[in-house]
Amino acid sequence: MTTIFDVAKEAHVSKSTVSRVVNKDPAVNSETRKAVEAAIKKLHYAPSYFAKGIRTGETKTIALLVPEYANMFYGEMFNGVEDVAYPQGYMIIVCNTGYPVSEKEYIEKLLQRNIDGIIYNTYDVGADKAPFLEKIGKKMPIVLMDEALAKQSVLPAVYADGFESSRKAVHYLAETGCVRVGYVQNTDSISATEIRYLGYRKGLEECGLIFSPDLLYQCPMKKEKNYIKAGMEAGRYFAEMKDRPDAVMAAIDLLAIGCVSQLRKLGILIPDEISVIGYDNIELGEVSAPALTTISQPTREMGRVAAQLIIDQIQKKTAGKEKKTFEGRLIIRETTKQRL
Amino acid sequence: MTTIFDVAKEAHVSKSTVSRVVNKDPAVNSETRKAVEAAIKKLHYAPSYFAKGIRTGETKTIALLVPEYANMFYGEMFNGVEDVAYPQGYMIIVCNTGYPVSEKEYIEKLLQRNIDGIIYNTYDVGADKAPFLEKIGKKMPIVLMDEALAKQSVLPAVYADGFESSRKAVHYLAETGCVRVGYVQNTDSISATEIRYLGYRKGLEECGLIFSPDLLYQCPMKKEKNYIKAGMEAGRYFAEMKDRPDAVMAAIDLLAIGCVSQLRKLGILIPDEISVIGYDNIELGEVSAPALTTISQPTREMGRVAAQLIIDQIQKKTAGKEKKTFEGRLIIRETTKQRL
DNA sequence: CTGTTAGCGCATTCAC
DNA sequence: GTGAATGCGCTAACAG
Repeated sequence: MTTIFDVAKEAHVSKSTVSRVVNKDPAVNSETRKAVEAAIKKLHYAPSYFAKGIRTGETKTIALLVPEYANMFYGEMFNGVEDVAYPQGYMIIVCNTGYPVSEKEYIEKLLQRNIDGIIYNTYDVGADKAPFLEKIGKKMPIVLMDEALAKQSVLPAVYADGFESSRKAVHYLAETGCVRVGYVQNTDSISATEIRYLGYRKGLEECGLIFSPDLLYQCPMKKEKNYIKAGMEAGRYFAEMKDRPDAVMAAIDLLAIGCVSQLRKLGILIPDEISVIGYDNIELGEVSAPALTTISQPTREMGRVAAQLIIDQIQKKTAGKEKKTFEGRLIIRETTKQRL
Repeated sequence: MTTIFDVAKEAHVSKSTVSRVVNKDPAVNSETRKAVEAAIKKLHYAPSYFAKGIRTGETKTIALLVPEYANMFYGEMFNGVEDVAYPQGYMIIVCNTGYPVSEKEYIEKLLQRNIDGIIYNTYDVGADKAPFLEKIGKKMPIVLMDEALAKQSVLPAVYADGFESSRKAVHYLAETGCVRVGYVQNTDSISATEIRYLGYRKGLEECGLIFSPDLLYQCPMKKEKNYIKAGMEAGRYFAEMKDRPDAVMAAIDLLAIGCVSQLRKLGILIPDEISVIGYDNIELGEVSAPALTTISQPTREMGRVAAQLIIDQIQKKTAGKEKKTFEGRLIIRETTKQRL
């Protein structure tokens, strides 16, 4: 391995000068700089990651915590994070927060590794989560990407406003002439979807539409882990209702897709008899028949913004408190229509 | 920050002794060990990641290179890698090899970071890839997870045998009475699917089934990036053929699903008129109607094995040359049936 | 503008 | 079984 000392010898200068060149200190004679650069190239010198770290304290690494890997949503987010982190010299360690037991231990290990910052996603927003993260936030830059958590905390955050988006979707439904709007929710304490549901309730209220408990179908996700199948159960539920809704909103697209498929199987016309709106704008919704009306969030862009927020914190060492929210965009396709 | 020296002072011993305790050197009096451990706990001491690295040369980090993040397949693989890596103290840096331009640069950066090992996936298997990776392999443990690449290289590898699996699927089709078997392939140089295609050809040959170029539909993936839509095009192609196949195999499930959906839309009965087999066993195939017959590979398990292979290499410093292959498993569902 | 010096926190000899 | 000394490769004062 070639060290800074070898380069110094080769270029007939001191280690410090080499260090200055490597770190782009402008106060170096261009002659000497050239000589050093030549030596660096000749010897294929690259500064030792560790030795550098021991002095600067930086690993040039950001941890991205996600609750689930096998989910394209987080894949897209990852793309966004990398888009901005990699060009600035940061690499990403990905961590699974899906096992709540070990989450604190995981973060502990991250701290020991001198990670430069954490981008935090989760499904599990317990009451103790926010204080815990804020404590971590004192030691290390952190950006939250969960709406519910963000709203309980002063930490910087990036998220899509599921409340607003759902609220507006109800307004849209009301404008198209729907009056009884059902809701399909997955129960496994995914806070983001909880907030979407709240937005739906608010929308109902604002539009003067009634809500009754039977309009909410809660999928028993413990039992059925497959969202599409769960959605199909929901479809059956609404189809068999005595006083059927004329619209159904779902907390996520897969649920909506399952619901549509079951409803059609039972002979119910979509969107003529029941309008359906999903959430997330996954690819599948675009190609399923009829194409799903849904709410889209700019996942990749959100990843980008989160990464930049973290890097700003790292570099300015300011404890930013910014919260950036993104509005979901309603994408009207074939599962909704204007009623006459 | 608390250092080894603080602990030494607190426990009234020397730094060396603390180091020994931390590194579980058995040659330490149990009395002193207890004292040191107490001090460690009291002071919340954890060894400096950098200082340790500078001495041991290890980052306790494995890089997982994948060509695409937003793909559940790699998410599953990641789960497997983490399953075995994390308990042994390793964390994962994920890298995108999807931008071929920067791939070498990316690996270069990984080397500079003293990553302990690389698990390598790719879509792009050019002729120069194998030699390049073998050169890297001399400096750092590496495990290949690509069938085509593995077959050109002496490096250790873990992959599912797409050739064999496809070959066998053709046999199955032949046994159910199919004679004209079409194939849907995505063209964008994804080597794994190329090999699957070759297995199909071999199977055809072995079963005495004819092949003609019109039986192969190559999706123009440059134009249409959505696999399901691409599959729908394929469905249209086969439906409009004068001499329709009685079975179609697809290189990946999404293609197969699109194909089935289009075929049915055009009034063709699945599986009665045309049998369809996908590849990958994605969740969607299980719930789409009719449920897709497909080939499943143990992705997560493969991730586990790859991780263990890397760790073995790291720790024994042996340049393992093992290749572990997994057979795909044919999952017969509703898009194929016995013909009479 | 450049060289010298002094650690950063740890593992690893080598003595004792 | 334990301690003192050395150096890993680098950056950051401090001189000059």
